[in-house]
Amino acid sequence: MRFSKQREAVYNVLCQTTSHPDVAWIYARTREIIPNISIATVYRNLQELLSIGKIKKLSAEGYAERYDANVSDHAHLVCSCCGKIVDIDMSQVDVKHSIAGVDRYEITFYGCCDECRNNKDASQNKQ
Amino acid sequence: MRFSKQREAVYNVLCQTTSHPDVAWIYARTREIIPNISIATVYRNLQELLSIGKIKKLSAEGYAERYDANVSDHAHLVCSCCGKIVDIDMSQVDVKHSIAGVDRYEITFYGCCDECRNNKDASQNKQ
DNA sequence: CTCTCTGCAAATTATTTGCATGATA
DNA sequence: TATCATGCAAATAATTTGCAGAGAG
Repeated sequence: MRFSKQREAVYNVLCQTTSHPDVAWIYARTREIIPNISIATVYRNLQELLSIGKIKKLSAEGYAERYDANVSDHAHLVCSCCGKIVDIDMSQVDVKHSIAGVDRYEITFYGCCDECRNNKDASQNKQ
Repeated sequence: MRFSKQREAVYNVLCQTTSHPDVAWIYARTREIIPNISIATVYRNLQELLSIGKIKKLSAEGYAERYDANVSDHAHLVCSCCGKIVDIDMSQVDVKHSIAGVDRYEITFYGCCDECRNNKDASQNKQ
């Protein structure tokens, strides 16, 4: 694989966020760096980066496919209040199983993120 | 919501399989029952059934959205050999976590299903 | 110089919607 | 008979592909 500034731009954009963005967002941000980059190039480079393991793709039930430059082992919390996807360190999670043939797993939590819970508490205290 | 044979057919098709099919498959099978059913009706009924909780939608990284009539709490194993998605009973899984605000989680295992592992063993024994 | 990568536009594929008609309660 | 659901076709969204030319090594 050859070096191309387009591929680097796509990768850097993804590295600079923890928001697990979708293709449209990545495309918009990358255009700020390379104004004439094409959406096809963004798709192609995301596939490339995925195939060499530099990024991950993630599917959260009911949301569009999103991408993540954090390839370390971690879980996600999908916030049902604000829709955000928050990284969860595996030190907070303990999974045991007795299933043969498994080499890895993905775990996604659904609930309310810290931020939203804090906002709720704040508004309750006012009353 | 009213009774319609189209909705019943979509639901029955999904109940009669554990293969977590995608919309195209569900549509094809439903046409065997109601030959002139439209794909739009299939989509609309899947949404309906989803919203009343009679079915689940599942996203496995890199695969199209699939549907499942098994709404009980269970996990999935995505087989990296044959692509099949196999149900895993939660009695085989133990998850502990210290994350606030969580009300449920989805866990997906990746690896090789029983069937594929058996086939591998069989072909090794031959040699 | 060679071969990969790009931009563009067109082609696919997936999903949703508008609307007149048909079916259910 | 009052709605709700359907089929059809067209609209929209998401993703992929073909191809001629540009860029990397």
